[in-house]
Amino acid sequence: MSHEAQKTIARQSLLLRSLPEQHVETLLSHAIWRQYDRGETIFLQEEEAQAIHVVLDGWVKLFRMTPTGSEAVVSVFTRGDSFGEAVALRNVPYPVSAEAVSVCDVMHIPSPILISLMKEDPEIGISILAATFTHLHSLVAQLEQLKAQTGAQRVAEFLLNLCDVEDGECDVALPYDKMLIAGRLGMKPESLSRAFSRLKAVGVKINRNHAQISDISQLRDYAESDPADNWGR
Amino acid sequence: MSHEAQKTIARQSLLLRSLPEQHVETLLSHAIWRQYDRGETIFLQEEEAQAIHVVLDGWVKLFRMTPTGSEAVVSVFTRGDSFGEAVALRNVPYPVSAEAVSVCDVMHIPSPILISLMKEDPEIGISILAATFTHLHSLVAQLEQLKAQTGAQRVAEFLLNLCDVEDGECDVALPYDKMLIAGRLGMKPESLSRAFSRLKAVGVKINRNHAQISDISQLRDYAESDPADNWGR
DNA sequence: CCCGCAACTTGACTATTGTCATGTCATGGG
DNA sequence: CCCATGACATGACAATAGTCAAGTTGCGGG
Repeated sequence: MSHEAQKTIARQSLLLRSLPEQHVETLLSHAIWRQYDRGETIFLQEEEAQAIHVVLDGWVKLFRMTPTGSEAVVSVFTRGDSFGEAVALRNVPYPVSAEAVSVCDVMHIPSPILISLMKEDPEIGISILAATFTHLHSLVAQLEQLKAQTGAQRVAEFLLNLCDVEDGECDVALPYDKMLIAGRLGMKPESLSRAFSRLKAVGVKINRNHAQISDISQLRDYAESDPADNWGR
Repeated sequence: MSHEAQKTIARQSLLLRSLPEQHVETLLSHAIWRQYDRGETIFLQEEEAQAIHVVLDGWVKLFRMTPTGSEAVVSVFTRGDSFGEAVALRNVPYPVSAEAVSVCDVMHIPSPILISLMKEDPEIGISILAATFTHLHSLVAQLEQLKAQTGAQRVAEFLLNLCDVEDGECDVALPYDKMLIAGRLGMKPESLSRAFSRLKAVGVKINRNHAQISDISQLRDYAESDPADNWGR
């Protein structure tokens, strides 16, 4: 992925999308750009937060180590998502660890840069704040709407988000373990399996960690249709 | 409810809870305090936003009028919730109308006051922003956890939030239509009915819009228990 | 006072999902 | 090369919650 394409993604992130051009440039010019390998650690629990992170490509998971030694995944982020804002703005230690699940590009905005920019021009704070409240309310709405969709539909949307193209057919690699996907979509691995089998009917073939979509429009129709309409299957 | 008690609630709201004392005082001294009757309009769709609203007591609903003339409830807010932040910070017209569902106390913080305070001291923006991101992530976590609770458990938590006391027995009035409660808890009215019948087993009696809880601790235990543990009912 | 409407309850049925158990398959260690 | 392990698929079953339909109740208008 080109640096320019990465910048485009970065501009769409919650943090930057409402900022005036000149400030976006300032932040981008101070940002640190890094690629991580699969499994590489981005930061560890208890480390002091010094930056806000924006995922440009690939997948990142936040997790905690449980007393028994197994890990509990807190959340999974992907292209365009930012994380660590609250912690960075407050200069406190991370409550979780972050690791690259796939190869991924992450942009780090040093928090001192953002904070000094905000102190210099309070408008920045106001516009980020307004964008955040909007995001917060849309999130609530989305999550309420999630209950109106079946598991298979959520999986369909997940697949659509993985595709870059708008139409026709598309092959995508599932970026990580199906168990992790299931967690992200709020279902058990078994239910994910069943959701995949259902999607066969709308032209989706799953082979290992690879999905083949024969017709994106058809899949989109399915994802957005009223569950009731699909009952007469 | 005394004015002092109202101030305590206001201080706990998302907007104020992270602010330094002096700024909270400034905002509180400029705030407008009003009581609304059941059914009274707080603001109308298309009106220009001039304040951020904090519910101190009672219930407020946001809704849109559909083309057919019926109303679609967007969300319901209660004690400690604030709304209209994004709209007020951007000075754009309201996309929804707000109405008091029960008698309620609402504090209005004029947005020009907050904005000028933020311009004067950018730290304010930073601390509100940090609090907002924290809230945003906890919301996501909460909503994911919702899927781990049955409808009856969500209703139990809803009732517990209505009680002021910590222990023993308690009578509360249901603040509004059961249809509205069902919407707020993400279930159909029928499911709410059935959830209420289940709660009979843990000492809850429903009569009209009035709930009688015989033992709050028992209800809390039920709400927080693992659904699997209640299967052997 | 009665009627009708709307909210609410209840019952029957169905779809979805979680749980448990089992089976398959690929991978890596011995 | 074989087998143990873990990821994944699948079937059987149970529980939850949505849908549809039919009743019940309370309230306001006529």
